[in-house]
Amino acid sequence: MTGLNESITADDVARAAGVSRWTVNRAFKKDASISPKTREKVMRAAEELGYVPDLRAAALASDRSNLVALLIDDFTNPHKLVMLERLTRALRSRGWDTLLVNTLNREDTGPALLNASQRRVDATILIGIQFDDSVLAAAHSARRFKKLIIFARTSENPNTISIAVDDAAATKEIAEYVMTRGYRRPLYLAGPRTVSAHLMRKETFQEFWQTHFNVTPDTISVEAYDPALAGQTLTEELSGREREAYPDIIVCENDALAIGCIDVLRHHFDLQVPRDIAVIGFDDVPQAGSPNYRLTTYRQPLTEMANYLVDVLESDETTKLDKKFLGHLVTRESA
Amino acid sequence: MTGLNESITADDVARAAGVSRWTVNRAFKKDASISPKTREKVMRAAEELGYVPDLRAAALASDRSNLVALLIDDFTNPHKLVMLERLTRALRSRGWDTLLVNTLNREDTGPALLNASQRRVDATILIGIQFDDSVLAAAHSARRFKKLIIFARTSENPNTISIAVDDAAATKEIAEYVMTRGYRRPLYLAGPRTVSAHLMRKETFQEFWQTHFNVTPDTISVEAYDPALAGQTLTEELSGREREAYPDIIVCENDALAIGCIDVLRHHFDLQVPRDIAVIGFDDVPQAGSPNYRLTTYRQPLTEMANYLVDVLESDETTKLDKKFLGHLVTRESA
DNA sequence: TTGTACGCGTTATCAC
DNA sequence: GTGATAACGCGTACAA
Repeated sequence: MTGLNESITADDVARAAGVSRWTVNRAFKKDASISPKTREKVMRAAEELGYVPDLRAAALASDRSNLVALLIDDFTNPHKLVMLERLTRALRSRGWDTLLVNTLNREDTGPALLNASQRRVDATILIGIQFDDSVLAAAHSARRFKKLIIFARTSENPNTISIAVDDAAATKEIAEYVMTRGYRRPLYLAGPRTVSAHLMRKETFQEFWQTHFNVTPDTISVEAYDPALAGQTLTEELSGREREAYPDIIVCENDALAIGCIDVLRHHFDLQVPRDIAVIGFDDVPQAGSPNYRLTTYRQPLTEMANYLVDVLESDETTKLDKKFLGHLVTRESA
Repeated sequence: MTGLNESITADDVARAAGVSRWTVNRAFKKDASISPKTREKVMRAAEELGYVPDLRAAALASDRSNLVALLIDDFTNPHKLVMLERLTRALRSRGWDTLLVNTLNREDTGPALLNASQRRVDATILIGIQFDDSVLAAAHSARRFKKLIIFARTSENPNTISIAVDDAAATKEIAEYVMTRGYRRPLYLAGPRTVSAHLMRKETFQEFWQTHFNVTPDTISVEAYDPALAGQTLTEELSGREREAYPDIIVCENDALAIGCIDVLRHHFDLQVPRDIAVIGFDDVPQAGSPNYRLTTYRQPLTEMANYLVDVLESDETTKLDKKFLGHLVTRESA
């Protein structure tokens, strides 16, 4: 019923408009040298025939696809939806298309990267991937990528471009706040060890606390950035303590964990936030602002970061493009 | 530093392996007629050179891209993240790639469709798009799509393939439940009128109630599937009522709305759910199961639906492919 | 089983 | 400003 336009090509339009095929192509290029009159004529013919340039062929011929691959593995964190929105918006409004690749599981990262390279994308963006350095190394030894961008995570790998918030500065701001507000028995709740390690948030917080109070705060880690799991982990931790040994604040590596904490604090321990125990997060997910959580958290300048990412894509440089951004603390009632 | 593999092509591999280029291609095709020995030889050479077939060229030559466009406009609803995950998982595990297109705003739907068609995708999937029928009609009159699939929404448009839950059956099940549990003063909270109209959930519920109790339940609609907005709208509605005129249950078109309702019921009106007012949703988003909401809601068989979608892609049929699925009610404590 | 024209719809580049 | 030639890397059909 709807068969693809029976392949209307530039040739057809050329014939209809009485010009050459190359003129048709020029009409569709922004800065081409072509007389307004001819262009007008061509465009009218194209319109009538329903012709639109074929981007596959264009990519093949020019070796530039205006396409980037976006690799994601963790769909449980609602923050990912926000990142997807910001990224695709920035990309698309500046003429870039996005190939979304769901990295099905740990073993699939390699194949996923390969997949992207087979589509000959202009860049591959890793967002929250549980990337081994070994995977990255493999990807690079095959020299299969024009640009490999790690978004919202710093990376020490010299072959990648990392666009992220300044975690150290952010964590210090959070620690400063915790200290200033008079909290003295923080519990740091980190994410999965392998991922968390890249963030250095936990380490920064511990260092800060050590410096100022000469004690290392308690720290536990959750196996995934999942609210339910965070709640469970926290429950186990607190169940083993006397009431007096409870922390006065739980500093979470991100909002997903923080929200899970608040839920169990209220509904399992029957405690109030922040009266009994305060909670602080990271990301400022949409939920954080709801009347239910009113979470104090740190907001990354995602839009700015996404726009910078497009700058990177459009840049000819391929190195020294790493950039760290400063966000800001959003103070609400949870801490 | 990372220049794309200097364009290793099948020719290079052919030369290295001492065979013709076409033999190289065969080696990479699943069911090709080629001797195991030759294939082995070819693959080894390919491995060494770091060759992988170029999917752009393959698509151009075969007119089959194994690529689908996924158009989304509403990123505020957390359910979208779940849908994205299920869809990309089903697609990718069966060899399909996904082009994610963020329909930036109402006016951008047309350009977004065009964009997809320029990439010559094998199908375009609309998920929660505020599609005008006029837009669809336009898209089709240009006959630019092989397959146009509406996912998780029914559509009357004969040129599209709709894969959705059976809203009427689902809503009846919900209404049945509401009635059986003894609720008698339901308030129906619908989404934006234009989108909501496609769902027919509101209408179905009203009809059911009319049939059984001879009264039409109150109904209000929210301008977007946004929890905050839902809360605001509900607040306005209830503020204009006497306490005795409050509904005993709020039936929501989806979980995003339901969650917004629970939040204001608790934190603005200081009411308890379900004791004072019960709430029921639709979708079963991850949050719905949290200790905080314990939302009674309706779960669509998303995985099954996503798999069927891939069946559709792989089918030669192009019509009569619509399918409605049955989900089930997940009863928790909110109603 | 393996090899050969030819075509897919563009872009780059040069000639006019 | 406009037309023409040669890639781009692979698939299809058919021949060997």
